[in-house]
Amino acid sequence: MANTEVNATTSFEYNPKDIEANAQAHWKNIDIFKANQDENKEKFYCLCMFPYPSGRLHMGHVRNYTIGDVVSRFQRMQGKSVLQPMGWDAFGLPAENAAIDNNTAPASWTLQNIDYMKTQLHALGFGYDWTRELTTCQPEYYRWEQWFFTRLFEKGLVYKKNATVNWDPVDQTVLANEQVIDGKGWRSGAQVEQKEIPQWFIKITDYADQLLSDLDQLDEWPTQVRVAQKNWIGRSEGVDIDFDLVNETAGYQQIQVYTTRPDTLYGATYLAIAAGHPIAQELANGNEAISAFIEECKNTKTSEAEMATMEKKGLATGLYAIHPLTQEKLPIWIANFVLMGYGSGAVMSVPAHDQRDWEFATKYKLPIVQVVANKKEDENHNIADAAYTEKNDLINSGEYSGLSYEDGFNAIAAKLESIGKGKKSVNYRLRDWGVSRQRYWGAPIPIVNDDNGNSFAVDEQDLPVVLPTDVVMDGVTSPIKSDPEWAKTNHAGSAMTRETDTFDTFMESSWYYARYASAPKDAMLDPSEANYWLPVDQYIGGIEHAILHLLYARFFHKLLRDEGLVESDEPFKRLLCQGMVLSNAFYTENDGKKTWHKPDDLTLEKDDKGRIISAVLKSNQQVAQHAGMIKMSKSKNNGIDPQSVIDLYGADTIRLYTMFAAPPEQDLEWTESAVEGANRFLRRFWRLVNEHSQHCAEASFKVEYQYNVKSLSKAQKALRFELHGAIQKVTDDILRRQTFNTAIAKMMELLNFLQKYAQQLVKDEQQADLDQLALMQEALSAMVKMLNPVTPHICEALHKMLGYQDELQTSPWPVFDKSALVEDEKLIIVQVNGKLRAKLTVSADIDKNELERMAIEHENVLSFTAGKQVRKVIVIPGKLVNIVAN
RNA sequence: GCCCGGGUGGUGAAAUUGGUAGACACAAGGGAUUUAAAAUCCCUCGUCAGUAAUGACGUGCCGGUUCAAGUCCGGCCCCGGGCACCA
Repeated sequence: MANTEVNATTSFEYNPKDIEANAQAHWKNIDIFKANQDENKEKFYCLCMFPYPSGRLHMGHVRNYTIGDVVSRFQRMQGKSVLQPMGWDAFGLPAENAAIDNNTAPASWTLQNIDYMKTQLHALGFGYDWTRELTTCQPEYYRWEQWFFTRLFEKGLVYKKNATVNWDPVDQTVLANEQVIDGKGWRSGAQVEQKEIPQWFIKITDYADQLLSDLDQLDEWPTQVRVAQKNWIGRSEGVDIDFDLVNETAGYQQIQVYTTRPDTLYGATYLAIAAGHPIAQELANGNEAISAFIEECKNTKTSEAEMATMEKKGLATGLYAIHPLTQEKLPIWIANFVLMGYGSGAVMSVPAHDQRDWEFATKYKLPIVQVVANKKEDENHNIADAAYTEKNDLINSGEYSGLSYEDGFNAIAAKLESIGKGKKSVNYRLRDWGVSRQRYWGAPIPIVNDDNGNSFAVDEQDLPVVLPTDVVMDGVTSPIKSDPEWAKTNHAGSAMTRETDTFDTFMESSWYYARYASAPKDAMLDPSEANYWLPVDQYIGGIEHAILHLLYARFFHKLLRDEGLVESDEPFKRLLCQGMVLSNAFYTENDGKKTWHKPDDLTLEKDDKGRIISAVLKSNQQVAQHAGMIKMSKSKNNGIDPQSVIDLYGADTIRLYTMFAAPPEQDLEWTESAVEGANRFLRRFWRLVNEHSQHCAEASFKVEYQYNVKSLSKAQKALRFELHGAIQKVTDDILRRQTFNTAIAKMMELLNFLQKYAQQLVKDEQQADLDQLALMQEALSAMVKMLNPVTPHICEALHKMLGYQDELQTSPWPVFDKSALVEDEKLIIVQVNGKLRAKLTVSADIDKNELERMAIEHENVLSFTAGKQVRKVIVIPGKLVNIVAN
C-alpha cells in the first residue's frame, strides 16, 4: 500500500451517474472480471440462468443477476478465482412472433435485442467475463449440440416414435400449447385436433434411477426443488400381473396390468383399460357406443389436477378376464381415468382400497371387497363412505390372510412369478424426453431419412446443419418446411431428406453452463478446462425452472460424463431460487372485460396509514380497482422498467433495494418510497466518508497510522465491538445464510452507529485526534469492502476517497477480530416465571451465585415474588436468569 | 385431489440452536433548519391504561410439552405456488 494521505478533495455530492461510469470504465480497463484458470487458487463458478433476449431487461432479471454479482464479488474478495459468465438463450417461439409483427427475421430481431440488453447489463455494473459470452442460436454453439445428439443416436439413447401434437386443420400446422387458446388455434380460430406424428425422443428414463439417487448429493439445493424432482421422476415399485382373457380378443390372450398393491389382489373386482388401449381400439370397430366413448375420452384433460377431480366414467366392454389366483371372472371396463402413457394402460381395480376405483365401482354398482384391515387395533374400517387406502394386514385373501402388508406384497408377487402370471417391476412417472419441435427458430435436428423411412445421423464432417437466417416468416409454416430444397441432401452417397423439425430449446439450456467453462473451436468441451471450473458452485435462477430445466441439465451432465467430457456427477452444487418481483396493479372493468392500467396513469388516494383506498384514471376520471401486489408482467401493465430506476437513482440504488427489500427466495414488493430509502442510505454513507476524509486531510492523517488497542476508551471499544460484530454477521449472512437483506440491515445499523459516533467527535472537538481518525478509518474501510459486492460503484469511489490505491475488487475481505467481541459487561435478562421483569448490566466474569442474588433482590423482581416462594432459579450464563416462584 | 411454501405492527420485514418479539427500512405524526421548498438533522410510533415509571394483552385459531414457545408436538382455518413442449 502506498504511503498516502486520505484524499483531500473538497466536499462534493454523491453523483451516481459519474461514479458509475467511472467505475465501469475502470473495471473494463483492468479486465478484472476475466476468469483465469489458476491452479494455485480455489475456483468459484457462479452462474445465473441466462436470459431469453426478449428486448429489455425486466426487474426479475435485475434481481437474479444482482444476487449472482453479489456472490461473485464476495467470492473474489475471498481470494478465489471466480468465473461469472453471461449469454443468451436465443432460440424460441417469441422471436418468430415478433419477427412477423415487426416484418423482420427472427435472427436479426434476436441479435438486436441482445445488443440492447447487453448495454443494460453493463449499466447495472454486473461483472461478467464477456470473452465467454455465448448465443445459442449461433452455429458455433448448436453444432456441438447436434454433434452430441448424433453421438447419442449411435449409442442408442435416442429413438423415433409417434407422439401427439396440437394440429391446426386450417393453417395445416402444429401449434405449441400456448398457441392453443380455449381449444382453438390462435391465428385461424379453428378447433385444434390431436394428431400423431413421428418425433424424436431421448431416453431420459434410462437415467431415472441415477437422477433420483443423486438427488441425495444435492444437500445445498432447496428441499422444495429436490422434492419436486423426486415426485416428477415418480419411482414406484410394484408388480406386472397378467390376466388371462376368457376369450381371445384382437389377438390378445392376456391383459397386463401394473399395480403397486399386489397385496390387494384378492380385492380386485374388475379391470379397467385406457381408451387408447389396443383392445379398446379394436373393440371400437363396429361398436358405436365404444367408439363414441373413446372419442369422448380423447378430449379429457390428463393433468393431475383434472384427473383427481373429474368425474370417473366408464363403459363395460362385455369382455371378462380370469383372476390369476381365484380364477374368478372379472369384467373389463374402459375407463376415462386410466392413462395409456403410464404402466401398460390397464389396471386391476380394487375399489375397497383405491379411491378412484371406489368412486367408479360405486357409480357403476360393481362389487367392493375388503381385503385389508388393521387387525391389531381390531378396527372395522368403514368402506361404505370411502376406500381404505392404508397399507395394513391382509384379510379375506385365502392363504395370505393374516400377513402384513410387506409379507403379503412379497408372497403374492412370488406366487404370481412361480405360476408365470406376474413379475416385480419398477415404474416411473418420468417419460422419455420428446425433443422434436415443428418450429423454425431452433437448432435443426441432425438426422437424414431415406425414402424407406430409415433414419441416419448426419456425419460429423457435415455438421453443423445450419439453420438459414435469411428467411421470410409467413406466420404459418416454418421456412425450412415450406422450402423443399432445404431438406434435400446426400448421405453415404445416396439422396436423402433432412429432418425439418428443430430441437426443444431446453436442449440448448441443458449444457450451456459447461460451454462457458470451455469452448474450444474443434470440440464440444475440453475436459482439462471444463473439469477445472465444473461443477457450478452457485447456480441462481427462478423457481419456475425447478423441474424441467434443472432435470434436463442434470441429465445432460450425466450424458456428458458418460461421453468422457466431464468428471463430476452433478452440474450444480448449490442452488438458489429467487422469488418474483411484485408491484401494485390496477384495472378497470367494462362489460366484464378487464383493462389493466399503468400505475402512472392513475391518481391514488391513500389513508393516513398509507394504504391505497382509491385509484382514478387520470384520463377520464374512471374509478379503477386495486388488484394488490402481483407479479410484474406486460399483460398486467405493472412492470417497472429498470432503466427508469437507473436513470433516476443509479445502478447501486436498484441493486441495494432489490437485495434489501426481502430475502432472496421470497417475493419482493416494489415500493417507490422504499427505493428512495435505499438511495438515502447511500447518500448518508457517501457524506460520512466524505466528512471523515476532510478531517483526515486537515490532520494530515496517513492510512498507515495505527492506534494502540490497549489504550482504547470505553466508547472506542464500543465502536470496535460494533464493527467486528458487523463483520462477523455480514460475512455469515452472505456466505452461509444467503440472507442479503439482513447483511444490509446490519450495515445500516453500523452506519447509524458510526454517524452518531462522528457527531459526538465533532461535539467533543476530537475530529483531529489521530487515534479517533484511525478507528473511524478502520470502520469505514471495512464497511466499503463489505458493501462492495452489493453496491460496487460507490464503494470503488469511496475506497479511493479513503486513500487506498489497491484494487478494491481483489482486496481481501475484512476479518473480524475476536478480541474486539469480548465484552467487559453483559446485559442479563431477568424473568419471573418466564416474563421479563428486569435487565441487569453486570461484569462479564460475575459469579453465578452473585448474579442469582442480584436478580432475586432486584426491586422489580421482588414486587412479583412478594408473597410467593422461589422454587427454582434457572441461570443461562451471560444471558438470562429465570426465577420460578409460586 | 396431491405435493411444496407461508400466516408476526399501518407496510416490507427481523428474531440463526427454544431464552428481551418487532432489529433494519418504508409510511405516518411532531419538531429544528430555510424567505419558501427540496435536502438534511432530532423525537414519537404493536394494542389498551397511565404525564411517566410501569402494568395487562399480543406472532392465524384450539390444545399440549417446557422454568421458558413466533420457534417443538397434535388438531384445525386461511393464503400463495407447482403438478409434461411459454421462455
